[in-house]
Amino acid sequence: MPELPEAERARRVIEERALRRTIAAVDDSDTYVCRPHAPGQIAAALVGRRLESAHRRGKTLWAEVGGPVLGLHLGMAGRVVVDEGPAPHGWDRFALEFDDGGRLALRDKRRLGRAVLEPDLARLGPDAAEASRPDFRARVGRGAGPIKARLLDQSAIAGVGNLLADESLWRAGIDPRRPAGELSEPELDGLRRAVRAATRDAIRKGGVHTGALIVERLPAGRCPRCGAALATGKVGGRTTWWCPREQG
DNA sequence: AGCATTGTTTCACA
DNA sequence: TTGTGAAACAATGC
Repeated sequence: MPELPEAERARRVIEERALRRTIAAVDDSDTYVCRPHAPGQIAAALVGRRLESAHRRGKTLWAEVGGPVLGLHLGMAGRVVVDEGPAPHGWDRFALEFDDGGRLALRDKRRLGRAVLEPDLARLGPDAAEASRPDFRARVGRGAGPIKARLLDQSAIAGVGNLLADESLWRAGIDPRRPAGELSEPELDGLRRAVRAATRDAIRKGGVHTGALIVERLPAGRCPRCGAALATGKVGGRTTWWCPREQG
């Protein structure tokens, strides 16, 4: 369920366990996940190089290797594993093998993750957990679309996915259907605070599915604060849960 | 069987 | 120009 918190945990795994190791071989044979690269193309760019640093903005990860930049995206179901044996069913869609015998893999049942050279970061807004207050107001608090759709727009701010959006709006007490441009500055500041807190909590607890609202949703969820029956519907094209009493 | 799903991209359309 | 909704992508789970 990768959103910003899962991506950050993946970044830390790379940082803590894979840096300064030399790439001896690369499996880039899955041309769907490694799109648009031909088999062997990523390998040719990386073999012999050393992982130097691991970075993240929103849900996009990248690693410096002293040459071309290696970009990784977890997609809908991906995660990064280090020094684990190959997954069954070919779920390791991309892998680095180190000269010390270890390996780093993008493990992804659904194949919607990506491994690319020179990832395009230009289309991403500032990281959702780091956007300044003025930045957040200007980028998120505009437009006629629902505020939830705005939060999910990675070019506005990067990193918020479907579950983190619901959790943040619930914490801030804001109806996900309200037009983004109609939120007041105090509401936007409160939403920014909620996004940061929800993100921080999710990183610490292990992922977005640990959110207070998220764990209560199914089967007939009630608001963790007031006990009202949660409302559900489609907002911004995505299944959405909110408290009809507190999120006005 | 049919529906859902954590993400992204593209498209037709208003 | 903005925004929306749906479809596509792949694979799994209920």
